[in-house]
Amino acid sequence: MGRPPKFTREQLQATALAIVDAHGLEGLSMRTLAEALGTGAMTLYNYVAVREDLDVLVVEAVVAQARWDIAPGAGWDDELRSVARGLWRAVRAHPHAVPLILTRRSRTPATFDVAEALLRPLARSGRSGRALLQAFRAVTALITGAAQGELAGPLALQAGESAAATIARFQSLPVDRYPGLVEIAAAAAGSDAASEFEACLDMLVAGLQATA
Amino acid sequence: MGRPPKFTREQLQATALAIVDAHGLEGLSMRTLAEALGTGAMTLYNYVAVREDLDVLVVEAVVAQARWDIAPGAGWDDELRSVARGLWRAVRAHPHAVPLILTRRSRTPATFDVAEALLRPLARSGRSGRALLQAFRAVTALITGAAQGELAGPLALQAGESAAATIARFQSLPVDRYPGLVEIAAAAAGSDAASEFEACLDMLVAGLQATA
DNA sequence: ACCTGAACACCGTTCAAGT
DNA sequence: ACCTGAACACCGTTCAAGT
Repeated sequence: MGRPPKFTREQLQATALAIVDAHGLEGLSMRTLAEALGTGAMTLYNYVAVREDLDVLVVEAVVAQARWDIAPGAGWDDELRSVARGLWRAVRAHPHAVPLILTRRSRTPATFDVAEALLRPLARSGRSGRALLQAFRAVTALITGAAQGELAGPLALQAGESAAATIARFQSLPVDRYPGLVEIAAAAAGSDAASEFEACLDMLVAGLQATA
Repeated sequence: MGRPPKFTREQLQATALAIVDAHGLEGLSMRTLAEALGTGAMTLYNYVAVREDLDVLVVEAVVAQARWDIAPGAGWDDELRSVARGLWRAVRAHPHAVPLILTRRSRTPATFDVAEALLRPLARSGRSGRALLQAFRAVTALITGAAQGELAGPLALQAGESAAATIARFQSLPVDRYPGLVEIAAAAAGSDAASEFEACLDMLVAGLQATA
């Protein structure tokens, strides 16, 4: 007979994210989430259809934490920067979850709200239709790609390797074959993810201004 | 006593990629790869240390297929576009593998070669040091982010849903709350991934020109 | 409507043994 | 040096039964 649900979706989201933050993506399973909630694995199937939905819960929890504020009278470019930064910061606060953000599609209001908040300044820049879609694609691609940042890509840190060791490894590549890689490896030593993201954002905004 | 290896790394790469292309990421396991090679699961541990290395094999197989050619006398911007397109096409040819490309770091010559090929035109644009690093981050973020394109993000296709159905679903969102999403959903109907990538690339190149 | 334990077909990996 | 089967601790999920 009609039983009230034992958990809310928010509880599941928060608990799943806590597990990922603490133990990484591999730490999250139907069984570990159930145990953290004090119940049996099968109970979760009253809330999700398949295991992959746990990943979506994590994405929603992260995106829902995105915060930004827009200075009154700010131009569309500063408004765009604010929202983009807010999303980037939320994602970056949960490094283990980043691969899921890149990879999982979610359809909660929180996700839609962030998307709409990015679209507003882009529309203010004079874009509509296809041009608006394309600018949106470029911005989201840059944010998610940059959030992955030094996590993936050729210049990524090896698991359990110090930044200095990674840079040293690249520095020891043959300079005649990989002059560019050797050079940016040196530059990476005095760099950090946040300032790199800002610079990337500036480049894209400059491109958006040039093609508006 | 000294036995010659049964397989080459290239064989493992090609077989792993074939499995992912045919059966998706979930189809790839130590056991399925071993079976496809006609051996037992434990044999693979002579070639890889852990399961995750299978993912790296797939990434390498995909990146190694990137091809481009550079018109003689081309400007740095066209050279950059050529390489970026070449990488994007290789990635796009293996949709199931895209999440791995976004997420796994590889250190084969093929990966380094592509990175260096992107760095060459960026260096020609007059950048060095930190500016070169930042431009490189922006370009790779955009390529990988855009490759994921309509696969993730709020406008992603639902699994097993037609493009028309996805667009219809977005069109039915409340217009007063999500005017931008409703608008780009309509634009997405007459769009395709390749032309969206070209447009994104153009925007970033414009930004690179403006800040060179 | 929602909860739950037993059971099944998988999975990565350790170990010990082979050539 | 490289190959391999048995065994172990996990995993997602089906099923049948409970309230």
